[in-house]
Amino acid sequence: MARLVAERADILPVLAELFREHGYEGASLSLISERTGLGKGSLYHFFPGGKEEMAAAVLDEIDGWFEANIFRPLREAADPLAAVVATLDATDAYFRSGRRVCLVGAFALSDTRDRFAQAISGYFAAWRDALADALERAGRPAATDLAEEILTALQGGLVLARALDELGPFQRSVARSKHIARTEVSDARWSGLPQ
Amino acid sequence: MARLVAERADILPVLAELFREHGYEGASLSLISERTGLGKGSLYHFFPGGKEEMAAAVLDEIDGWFEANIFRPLREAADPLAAVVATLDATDAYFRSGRRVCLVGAFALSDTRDRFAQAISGYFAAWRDALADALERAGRPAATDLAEEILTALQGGLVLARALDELGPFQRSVARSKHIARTEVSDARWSGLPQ
DNA sequence: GTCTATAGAGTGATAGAC
DNA sequence: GTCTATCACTCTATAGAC
Repeated sequence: MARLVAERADILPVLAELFREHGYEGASLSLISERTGLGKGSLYHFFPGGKEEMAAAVLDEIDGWFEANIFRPLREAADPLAAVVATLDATDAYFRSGRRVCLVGAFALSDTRDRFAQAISGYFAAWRDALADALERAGRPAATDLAEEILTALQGGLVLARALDELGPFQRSVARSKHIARTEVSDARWSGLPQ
Repeated sequence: MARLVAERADILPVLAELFREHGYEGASLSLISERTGLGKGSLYHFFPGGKEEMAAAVLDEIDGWFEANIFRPLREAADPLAAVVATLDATDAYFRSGRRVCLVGAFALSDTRDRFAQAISGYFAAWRDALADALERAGRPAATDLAEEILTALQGGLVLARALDELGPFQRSVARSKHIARTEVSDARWSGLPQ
């Protein structure tokens, strides 16, 4: 046999789902071996750095997906407001309306944060900045605060959806985010917030 | 030796901090033994159910603290709006302005969620309902949605604060929550949100 | 002696590295 | 698949308060 396909890129989605379901520590090599159908030897061939390199590769792939499907559209869209709404729909689909957790957010709350600190902060900073760029071009004041509020709502929605085992909190966060993006803020909503 | 004080209640805060810092899987018994200064014999004397019972006891203590310092004040305050603001300040202090993660939220995102599902969902449901009760008595429409938005903002703020390694996102979530609670909503902010 | 709090060697299972 | 380290956990032994 041998040479039965298998590229690094083929197993990354499986690894991502494993880390999402079981966390970094909970995704054991034997589980990974079983679910990828690859022996430990093959895994160490693809990822000489072991589990840490697997997780780093997964974070990198996630960042690549968001860059292509969320961040760049936000930065480059001719109609920035439409792009915000469209990428919120894409985000909703990506997280399966709250059934799927955000691996980067979960890593941020665990003790694996320090290990992947740069990838984690880079992901959220890029998302926030791309959102702020689109909102700014749409003429929204305090665009960075708005972007942060949207990210906060999405991540908090994922936490509550998992915690309460109902999709509502995340779905309402997505809807609220669209509303925030579309609304011309006239009251003192943003005054007095600490910087 | 022996008989050197030590009660279950004395080591719960240490256990809580360990689970917060290292997660459920990352907090090994040897680490727990080292940080509590207790041998395995003592630990299993206090917690015959082992690590799972330790985590359950920690979740229970957290729930007790929030019941006494957050949920009950929200339900029983004569001035419900002042109670919302006061408990938001207490929440800010509890999470040390974003330096400390929410153990319940972190558990909700990890694969330990299923093990402690009831404690996790109970905690968030109680918080949401107590907040909604206060907001309702303060005359706010859609009080449950408002309560959910506040919880979402707080949890999302903790995620972003940890991810970006800056306190701003959580602090702004607290400030935004106060503003949400205080504002008489006149626009169609809540219309069209999925239930 | 009984009970409670303690310590820690020793158990099998399983982890990640290679 | 083999390796060693470490995991959660068990068990025996102890000291002191009653």
